[in-house]
Amino acid sequence: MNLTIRDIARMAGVSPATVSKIMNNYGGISEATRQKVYKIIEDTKYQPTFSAKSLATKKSNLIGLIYAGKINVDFKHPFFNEVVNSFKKAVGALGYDLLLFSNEKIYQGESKYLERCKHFHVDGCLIVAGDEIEEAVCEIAESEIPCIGIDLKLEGPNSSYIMTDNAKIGMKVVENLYLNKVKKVAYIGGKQDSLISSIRNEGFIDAMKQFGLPLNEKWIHYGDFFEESGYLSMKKILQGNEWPEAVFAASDMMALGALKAMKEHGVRVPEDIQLIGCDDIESCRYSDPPLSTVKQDKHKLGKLAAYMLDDLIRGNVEIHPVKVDPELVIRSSSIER
Amino acid sequence: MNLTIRDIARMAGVSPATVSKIMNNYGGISEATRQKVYKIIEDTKYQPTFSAKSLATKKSNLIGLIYAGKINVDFKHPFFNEVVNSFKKAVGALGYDLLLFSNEKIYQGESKYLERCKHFHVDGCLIVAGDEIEEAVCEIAESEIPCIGIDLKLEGPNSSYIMTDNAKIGMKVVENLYLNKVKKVAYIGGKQDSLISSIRNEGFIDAMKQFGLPLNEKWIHYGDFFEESGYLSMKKILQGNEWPEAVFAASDMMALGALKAMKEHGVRVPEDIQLIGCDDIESCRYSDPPLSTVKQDKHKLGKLAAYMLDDLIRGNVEIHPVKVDPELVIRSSSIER
DNA sequence: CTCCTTAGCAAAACCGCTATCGTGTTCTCA
DNA sequence: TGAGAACACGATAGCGGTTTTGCTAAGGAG
Repeated sequence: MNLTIRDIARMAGVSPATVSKIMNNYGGISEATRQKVYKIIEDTKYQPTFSAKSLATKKSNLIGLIYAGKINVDFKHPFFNEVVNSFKKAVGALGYDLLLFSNEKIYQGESKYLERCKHFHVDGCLIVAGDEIEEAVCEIAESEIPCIGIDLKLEGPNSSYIMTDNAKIGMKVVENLYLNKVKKVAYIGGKQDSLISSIRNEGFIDAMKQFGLPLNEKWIHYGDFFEESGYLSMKKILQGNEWPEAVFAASDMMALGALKAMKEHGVRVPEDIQLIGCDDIESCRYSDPPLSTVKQDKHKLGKLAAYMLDDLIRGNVEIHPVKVDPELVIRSSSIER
Repeated sequence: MNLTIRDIARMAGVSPATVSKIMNNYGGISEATRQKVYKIIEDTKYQPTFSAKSLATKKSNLIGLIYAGKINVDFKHPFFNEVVNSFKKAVGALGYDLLLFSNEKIYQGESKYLERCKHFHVDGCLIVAGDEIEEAVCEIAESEIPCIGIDLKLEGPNSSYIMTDNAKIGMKVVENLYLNKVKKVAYIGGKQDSLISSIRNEGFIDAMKQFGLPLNEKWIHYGDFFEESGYLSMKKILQGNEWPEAVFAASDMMALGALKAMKEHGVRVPEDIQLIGCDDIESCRYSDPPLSTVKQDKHKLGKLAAYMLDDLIRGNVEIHPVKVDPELVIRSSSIER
């Protein structure tokens, strides 16, 4: 069996309370006994038992990780993965481990996130969401448990959120195209009912208006962020009697689908039509030609989320929602004059 | 504050012990009181506190997830991600949650995995590894804690492992090429010092020998599984005075790199040279042409790992290492006559 | 009708750690 | 020199479960 605090205390000839105080840097301990006990702790590599400590303190140094929404947002998602990865690193450096809630049982109505957070005494939660969020997620945001949401508006007494400034994305793209003298631009957006994509849609429309560029209805289509929908939208655009000079898709997946359609039609990219995607997922670099895109700074998003959550947990700061600037990445599917 | 088992007991007019027995299906309880208590549990949505239960039972229903190896094997890895995702689902259905150990050095010293496993009372561990494994990983495999390794030979009293039958991969490819009358095949393998890639390398060599195909030294190169190395290897191959009819790369990333080199040389794929990769990562489908590859059944790997680990935890089965068959997926970068 | 078995439950110790509070020792200073 | 303050540390009562032990009453056998 493992050593307990009592064993350490006995070895050092002090009380368990003293050992506890030393391990938690409480003070009120003489330097001499401190040294003595510390040596034993190091020699024996003693580590306090998590569950006992957690039971006594009601803290856990654990952060719950929730992939919410009914869509398949999990380990396979190229964008959220990178964000969570960066979050994991940052939060690890702060001394937390991550608890991954399996969302299997939840759909069978068995266990709510909030209950399980309390059950585990998690110190805080990171909530990653694709589309609509379930009731169970609201429940936890409204509780006292500190939460940070990524790509969803999470509001509550101890909650906040962070996302890319999606409204700026359209402007970045349109501005770049405008500077390169292209004015006829088509748009493939995401579902209107999703928060992120509706913000992107508006951003694009606004930017076009701001530069006084024409909004041709035949060139505006809405998909579902996945490849197939981009492919189908592009088909329709190409069937029209006039082609745009450039296409901007609100997700890289859709852009990749559009690219496929263009190739089937013998369209040369970027000579005949330029193409710009959004998100900067891995596959952008392997397409032919490599896809220009608007990059979301996933690393920064994750790290910021970590620090914000830590502040929330420590309770020493009032946290406001944060928006991170997107960045245009020009590869070969668009032209930089 | 949350309800405790004592609160439930008081409400039901029984002792805490009785409530505990009912919650854990112990028997020795009359149907009448059972019903009575159960109703209260349901009404109040009572959930026992994890840390208290864990402290008393020394169990946790938690599975530790360790991304080992010094290379960047984490959320960003396209192959392991899918495996872990499938694992997560299967294990969630079995009632476990996942504890993600951050591999940062969080506690003052370098914290060992084993210590932390004990600290959290994890029931078992899934260890995912890229290349070399650290000492700390061996330590935990040699302990009593049940462990399943993926893509690494994990041996110990309560440990086992699972991986694709990498030795068969070469045979699948060479056989297919042979049936399509291509005999001159080049190979881009992985590092010799990595377990997985050395198995793949041998498998390829053996298969070539078995079909009596020539092994041209100029057509055999070794990279590091990443894109750049595939690109460079292919360059060398194309600089030779004779070209192969097909190239087989031991990872999709390298195949994608090779594809880039071929395009730069104006090589038509698959008309001039066929190309086959390995792993079936997402990007295969978006390359031009889409990449033929040898698919690892990531879903099966993850699910099997979950069931094996569960068996190991329950202690009712002796678990032997498992190898999962790879499967050839023909897309457009190779020809099926 | 008595004795013994057994089912059904309560009491209490315990898991390992923290936190409050009290006691004994030393230090300070009038 | 003695009183009070400051300091170091120990004793102990939880935290919220589980589990062993043992008591009580009902049921069955003789």
